[in-house]
Amino acid sequence: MKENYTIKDIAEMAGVSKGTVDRVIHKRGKVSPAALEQVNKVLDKIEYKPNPIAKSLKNNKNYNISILLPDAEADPYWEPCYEAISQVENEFSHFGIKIHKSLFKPSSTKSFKKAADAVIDSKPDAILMVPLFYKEAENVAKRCVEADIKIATFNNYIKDHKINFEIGQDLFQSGRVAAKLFNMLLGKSGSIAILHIDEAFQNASHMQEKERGFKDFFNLNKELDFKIDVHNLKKESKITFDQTIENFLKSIDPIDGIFVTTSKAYLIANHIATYTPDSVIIGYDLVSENIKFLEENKIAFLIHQDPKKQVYLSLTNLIEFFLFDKPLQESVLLPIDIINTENFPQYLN
Amino acid sequence: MKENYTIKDIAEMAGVSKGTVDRVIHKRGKVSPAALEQVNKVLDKIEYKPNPIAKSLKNNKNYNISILLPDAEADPYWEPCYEAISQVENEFSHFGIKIHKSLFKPSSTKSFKKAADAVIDSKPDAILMVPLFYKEAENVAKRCVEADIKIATFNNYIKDHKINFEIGQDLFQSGRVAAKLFNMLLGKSGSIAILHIDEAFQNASHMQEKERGFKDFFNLNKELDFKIDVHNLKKESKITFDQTIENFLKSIDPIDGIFVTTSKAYLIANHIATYTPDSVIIGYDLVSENIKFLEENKIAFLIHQDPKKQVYLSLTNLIEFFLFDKPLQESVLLPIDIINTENFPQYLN
DNA sequence: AATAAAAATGTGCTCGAACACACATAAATT
DNA sequence: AATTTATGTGTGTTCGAGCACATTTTTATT
Repeated sequence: MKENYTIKDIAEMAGVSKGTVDRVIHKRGKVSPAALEQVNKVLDKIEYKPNPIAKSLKNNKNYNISILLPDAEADPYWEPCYEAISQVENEFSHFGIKIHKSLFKPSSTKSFKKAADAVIDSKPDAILMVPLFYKEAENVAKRCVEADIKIATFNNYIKDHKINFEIGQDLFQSGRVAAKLFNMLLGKSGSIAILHIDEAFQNASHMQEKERGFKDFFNLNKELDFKIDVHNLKKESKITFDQTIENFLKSIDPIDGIFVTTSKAYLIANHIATYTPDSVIIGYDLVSENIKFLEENKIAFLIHQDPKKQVYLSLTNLIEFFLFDKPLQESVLLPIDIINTENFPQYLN
Repeated sequence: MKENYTIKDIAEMAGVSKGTVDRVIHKRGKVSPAALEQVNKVLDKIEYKPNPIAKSLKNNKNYNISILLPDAEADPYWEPCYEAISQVENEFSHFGIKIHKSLFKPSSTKSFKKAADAVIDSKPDAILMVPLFYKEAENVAKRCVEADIKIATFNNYIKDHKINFEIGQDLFQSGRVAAKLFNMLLGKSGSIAILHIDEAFQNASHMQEKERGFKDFFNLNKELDFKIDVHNLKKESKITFDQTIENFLKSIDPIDGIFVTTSKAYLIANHIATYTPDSVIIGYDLVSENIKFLEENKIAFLIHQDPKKQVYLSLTNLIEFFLFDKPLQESVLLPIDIINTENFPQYLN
């Protein structure tokens, strides 16, 4: 009951040759009813699972995985993803895994489309992408299915049943996490500004979900009395982004808390001392500027979305599927890590 | 430069047979200087790494891994470890991996010794243990080396260079994490009690490290003014443990914060409303009673030590070492997860 | 130079799954 | 009854590493 049986074992038990057993298992036909029954009788008893290592060796195929992700030059948020890619390359290159990185500009739909076209044309075995642009990403998913390419997403979601593997965070819930932290730091009442700071609003759905979760927390806790304002900050023409931020801070009354729904909390923290020094800031992501202000106690907490882990898990899931038939997990939600000055280093590896 | 070469490829390039190449690679001798040079010349050029899958198939060995850990009946903290074990068993049984669980009573050195003896006698390929008892664990490590058994530890550390793989948390730093959280919740001054609650003090070194880190934080931040008291609470004879706790709470003045260094924060939370209702409690571990009080806002934060992940990573590291020659990582530090009401569910998988 | 001993080198099998191909047996056709 | 066609069934090879064993070549000894 516990042993690992081989095809040869089954053949002996059923009194047939391994060829026949193989035909039964793979339903290739050309088996007499009598032999079929013999083999099935044995298979029912022992629960056979083929040796994944032997299977993989016989297969002896090279697998190409392409990753479609934003250029970290444009946004350092993506930097850790590159590390994960190198790591996986080192670990699995001798298993015949080849990984190809394809970058696009996070502010340009056109750039995404162009990169996607090239990647699909190269016909890899799988594509892992950041579906920043909903419609275009959906189109990529569709074409992947047609071309028999496995398709995986990370960081963002598209509600598409064609996706073979998706990983990310529960953004609604992460908004609630931030809300709870404010609640603990500020007590039963106060004023909080939700800031959607994004140079071109690619992260619109991301930010909305976080806002919804954030408000949900305060709506459901009736004993709390918080005034919550929402502000969209994007780059205005003629002035720098930093100037835009400063103008905004100048324009508002001092507030108790600032919730930045993107990785741009450092832009606020940079000017907080001048305009509203007692505001508690909670933001997202362990980019170096954020960590700097966290250490200076100008940012209270950061929420970590762990893009590196997202890429690492996506790739290893795909690889183990290819090499060892391990089933794809379909949908994975990562924990919502709360970061302060004392625990950030352990999350950076 | 990028291809995966086989022994056969090298043999052809060097103008010798694969047998000779094999002897060179494994330094088995019986190779003429001329042939040696030919083969080495090729090896220098191409950077050969044997196909791990083929190697594993040839090997075709069953590996036995034994795990020596406390009985979860005595302490539910260990429950998640069992899940990790089942998970790994399911994932790797068809790779010829057999896992054997051996339980001991966390309060009894004798029980540990007895279980360890039996496990070593069964001569597994590796032992993963919780080294709760320092001296005895050191002895186990020594005997493992003698018997050529790989030895790994989790949850606790023994400063022993014989350990092949160890995983855990930076306990000193986790004390600092807790300190920082109190600092944020209580402001610049207050009174905090450090409670070491443990039925039999097996976790002495654990608790001390956390206390050291906690105090370190307040010592290094001179602008903070906190009064910190330390209390050891263990079961007294004739009365229940719960009664001991209650007596303690009765005996002290109301305080601002309570830092419980073990997983027993729920024992305090249970009586907090009666004796010191405004105290902020921070404790460790996502055991169900703790989560219950977290949800009731009687525990402010929990620090997660993720025993499940510790076991999972220990086992997969050992397995990939056995199957695919992946080097053992030696020492792994897990992140110090901060848990509140909103993010605990994601950590429970 | 002939033979024994030693050293070097190549061949062939194994691990387990998968599949091509050859062979055997039964059924259908002339 | 003889021959074609269909249907089963078993054998043998491949994947790459690793090692036992057989074979060849070189060196030492009489």
